[in-house]
Amino acid sequence: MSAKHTIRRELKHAAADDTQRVLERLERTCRVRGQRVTRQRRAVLQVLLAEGGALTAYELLDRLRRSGGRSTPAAVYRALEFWMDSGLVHRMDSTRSFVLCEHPEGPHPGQLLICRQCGTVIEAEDKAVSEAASRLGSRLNFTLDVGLLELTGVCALCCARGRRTQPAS
Amino acid sequence: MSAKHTIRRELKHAAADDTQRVLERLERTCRVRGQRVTRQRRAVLQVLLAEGGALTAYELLDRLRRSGGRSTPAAVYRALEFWMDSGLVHRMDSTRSFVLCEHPEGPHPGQLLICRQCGTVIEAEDKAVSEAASRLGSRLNFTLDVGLLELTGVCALCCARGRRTQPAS
DNA sequence: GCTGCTAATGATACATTGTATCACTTCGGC
DNA sequence: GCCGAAGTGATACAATGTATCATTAGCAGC
Ligand SMILES: [Zn+2]
Ligand SMILES: [Zn+2]
Ligand SMILES: [Zn+2]
Ligand SMILES: [Zn+2]
Repeated sequence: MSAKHTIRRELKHAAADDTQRVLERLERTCRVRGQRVTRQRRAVLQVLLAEGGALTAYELLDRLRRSGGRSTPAAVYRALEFWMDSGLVHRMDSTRSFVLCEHPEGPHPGQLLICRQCGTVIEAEDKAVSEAASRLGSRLNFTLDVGLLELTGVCALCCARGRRTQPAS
Repeated sequence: MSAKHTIRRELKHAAADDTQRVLERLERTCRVRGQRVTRQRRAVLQVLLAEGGALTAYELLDRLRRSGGRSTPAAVYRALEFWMDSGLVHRMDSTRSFVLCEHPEGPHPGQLLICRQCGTVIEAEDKAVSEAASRLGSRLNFTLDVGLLELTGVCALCCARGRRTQPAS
């Protein structure tokens, strides 16, 4: 509830909402938690909100610079680290890119389904998967971290597109 | 069976066996498949066999150079790509490192359990996990690739070590 | 054995991705 | 206003991965 829950609702409807207002509320919320939402951090989150999908650090940097900013790689990585620590952004190892969390309530198990054609990312929280993984861990005496599994594949849209041009593989 | 099955058995006992002989047999087996096992490729596989764990591309390059070779990054990556295509080596995105496959029978679903303390990697083929993932895929209309999931955590050994120095967290 | 084709290599340079350092600034609390 | 911690900017650098292209090695057919 409260702080984190508010953020979640903000993000969920960000695309359809006035981004500026959402960010202002985010800022207030984070300050309550004792965190500072600075210009750099706000800018980075803003770009990710506007993009609506995953971006690599340097794509993000490009966007920032094209909007008149004078960011540097270090600044971008610092802001991303901040939002990751806050649980609002995930990093995908397989694509070296960053994406807004769809369930930003701190560290959580889950899965990221990544389309290797169009880059779309869907975040899921499938109990069956995380429990199977955790059981595997205990079977092999491994204390697994709570983490996001990255599953790659082809999304429904791309799959349909592919089928039209190359039917019945 | 046959070719691939032979390779698997070779690898399984490589550490306890004479590495040179294993590699010679591997070479014969690959040639039957129409693949060339060249000096570079053999060297890379040899380093991974000797190491017995995961190595980054540049760690591998170091080992090769220290053994008198004059390898380059490109050569190492080419050899690694070859072995990955052959299914004998996996790349771990989360650590940017490469490790011998323990079940080298072509592409296979499975899981890599990676200890973030000591780097140990265990390869598992847990049906429950892969099936749960695949069910999640179909539920979300995602055609998932057959791939290895990377699970990070702390292995039994490191866990025990940690507990001695920092009991009852 | 030669010839000629293809795969692989070596060498070089470059591209991408991520960090370290340190002087300086900003912000919140007193 | 002053202080200390957190954040920034600038610069340089480290780590990871590719492109290119001339040369060489392996193999097939003669
Ligand atoms: Zn999330
Ligand atoms: Zn897609
Ligand atoms: Zn494997
Ligand atoms: Zn360990």
